[in-house]
Amino acid sequence: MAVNLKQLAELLGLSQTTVSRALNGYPEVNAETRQRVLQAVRETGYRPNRAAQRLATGRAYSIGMVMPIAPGIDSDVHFGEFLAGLAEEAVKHDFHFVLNPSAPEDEEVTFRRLAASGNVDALFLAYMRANDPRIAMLKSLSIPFVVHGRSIGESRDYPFLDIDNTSAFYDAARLLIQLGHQRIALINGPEYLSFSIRRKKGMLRALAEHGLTLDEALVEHSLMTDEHGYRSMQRFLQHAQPPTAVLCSSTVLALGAVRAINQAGLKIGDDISLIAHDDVLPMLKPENFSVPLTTTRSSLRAAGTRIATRLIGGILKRGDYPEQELWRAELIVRASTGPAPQK
Amino acid sequence: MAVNLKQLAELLGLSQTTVSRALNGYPEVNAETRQRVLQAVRETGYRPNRAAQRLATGRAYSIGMVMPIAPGIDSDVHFGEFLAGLAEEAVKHDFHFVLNPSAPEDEEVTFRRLAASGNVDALFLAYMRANDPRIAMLKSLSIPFVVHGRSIGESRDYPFLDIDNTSAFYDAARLLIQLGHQRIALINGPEYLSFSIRRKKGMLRALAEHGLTLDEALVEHSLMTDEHGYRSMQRFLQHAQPPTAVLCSSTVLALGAVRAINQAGLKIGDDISLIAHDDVLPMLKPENFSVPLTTTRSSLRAAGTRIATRLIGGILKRGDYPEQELWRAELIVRASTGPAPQK
DNA sequence: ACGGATATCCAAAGCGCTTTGAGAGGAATC
DNA sequence: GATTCCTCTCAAAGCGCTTTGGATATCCGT
Repeated sequence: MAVNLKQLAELLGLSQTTVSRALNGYPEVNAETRQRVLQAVRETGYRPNRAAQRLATGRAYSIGMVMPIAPGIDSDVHFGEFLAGLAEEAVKHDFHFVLNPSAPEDEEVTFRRLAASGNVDALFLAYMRANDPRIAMLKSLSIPFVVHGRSIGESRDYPFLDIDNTSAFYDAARLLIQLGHQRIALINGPEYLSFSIRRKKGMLRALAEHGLTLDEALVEHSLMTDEHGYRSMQRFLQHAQPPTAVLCSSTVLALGAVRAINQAGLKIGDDISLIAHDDVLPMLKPENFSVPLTTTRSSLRAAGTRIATRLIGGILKRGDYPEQELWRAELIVRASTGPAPQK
Repeated sequence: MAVNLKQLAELLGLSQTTVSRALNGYPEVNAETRQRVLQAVRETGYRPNRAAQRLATGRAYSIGMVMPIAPGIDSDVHFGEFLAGLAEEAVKHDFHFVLNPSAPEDEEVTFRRLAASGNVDALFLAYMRANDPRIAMLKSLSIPFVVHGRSIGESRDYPFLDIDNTSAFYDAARLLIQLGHQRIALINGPEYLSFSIRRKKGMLRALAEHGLTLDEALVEHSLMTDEHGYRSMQRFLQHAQPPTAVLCSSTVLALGAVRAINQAGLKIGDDISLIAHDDVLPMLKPENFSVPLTTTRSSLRAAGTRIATRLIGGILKRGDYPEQELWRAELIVRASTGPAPQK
């Protein structure tokens, strides 16, 4: 049923060499011949055999992933969403995954083994921390990689895709301040992750510019679950001087926070304002909250897709992608933000 | 650095054929010779080139997975845990994954494409529903597969690994009845999934055997999140005749349920008893609850590992695994169950 | 002592692709 | 008209493994 190169070449009355070159975009083949080849491919449904390509080129056509088995990571909604984006793109190019579950303490060994195995052409790294040692390690491994996120305090010369977390939360905080809010709380992700650090930093900068400070009693760091959002918000509301506005690092956290606010009988956007970061999880849309949420938006799935594109493009030496990308999150105002209540 | 078969054969003064046979367990090789070969492998660190094996054997050495992109599935804690088990085993045998994200409506096409691509040797299927049409489809595709879970109402002649959900919840309910409980509630997983159906059935059977019935107002079906556990429990407690015991389909649900119970000022194991199904999620151990939970236990990760083993064993034609396995969950009694309160 | 098993091993032919090194033909140069 | 230079194409050599179809040597009974 399935034709191979040889048959295709015979069919066309050309040599395998020429057909192969035509397909792989080499210059030394007549434009007209190339068209004939492409036409024949369409008609026969020819698909090159990946195993043969792997063997001939020495490329693995697959990307490696160390899947962290640690609380609050693999189990995370956000992980699935990102992975979906990554896989969606990979499958288009017929790339495989090598998923390598690993406890944090074994990660280095796992990475080394993966790189040495020859089973992957590139690696991907996420959940960046400040001074993340994995970056230096990967550099020393001489295998291409792309980082999702950025470290802090490390040299900047490594390929990454990150969103501008600092600006996102700077913008969000500034909006709240402009609306007259003075006591603003923060429900953030885990303290050691770099995105959390940057978001807090952005918020601090906005406050400082207006002569305000952040009350550490109004800051919570945790896994980004509904549960934690709920508890954190409850704690804030029990404070002697509760905040009039909150920033949440995820719509999942916001879900819990909203619940606590409602339970306390407060009105969102009125008694208390809320801005959440929106990773565009299809199952949790900020516009569908009973009071639609003001958000800083950046699609996690799109980031996955983009990283796959860059990784694969790099391997195939197609296209030319920037080594470092910093996506700006959009600040989208909906009904959950309003002027600070007058006392 | 890395040696190949040819070099290894030269080193040993044997032919490639013999070395290959020695490694792949063929009978026509002297036991002593085989030992020499294995020794040399150990010394040189020889690893067969997978790409070459793929090409020579026509096997893909990889397993395909359709990753559902639907609310409450991929995003689930349980998914990550299962996948970790699967991947852990796969990586040992140097197997790859082809992850294929797909919306439910495109699943059939995705499966067909995957099977036809020759990129996978076997498929894996989960999230079974009653009368699940995917089973008949996969059978028609003539590619090996293993189902995690079982359908209901379908013919039984397909390979699966499931836990005995009916018995698990039968046992749990019976224990509660023996403790004097008469009004028992159920916080279950999504209504359309077969494990939910079976768990409910098991519970019903135990009740019926003791002349009891299930009040449908005491049954909730939902995604297995903390949030839903909380809400469901709250609803039950507001009932005119609240239950004296609850069954939860997951420790994640139980987390929320416990919160609601505490909030209502009730004592677990005293005012109200609780039994949860425990998938052995490392981040959420029933023994660490403030009142340790009585559970029906069966490790999800172990199931993933086992399915990978069967899948890979089947592909390599090694070992002989049962086509159908039904694991019995253990009923482990801890402090969350006690005699029904006397009124 | 001889034909025929039996036990071990080997040479060589693929698997389906990429890529090197060269050749054929025509256009451009002198 | 001879020489050089492109442009386009091809034959053939791998990539590293598995597997077919012998070959060789050993051992058996008769």
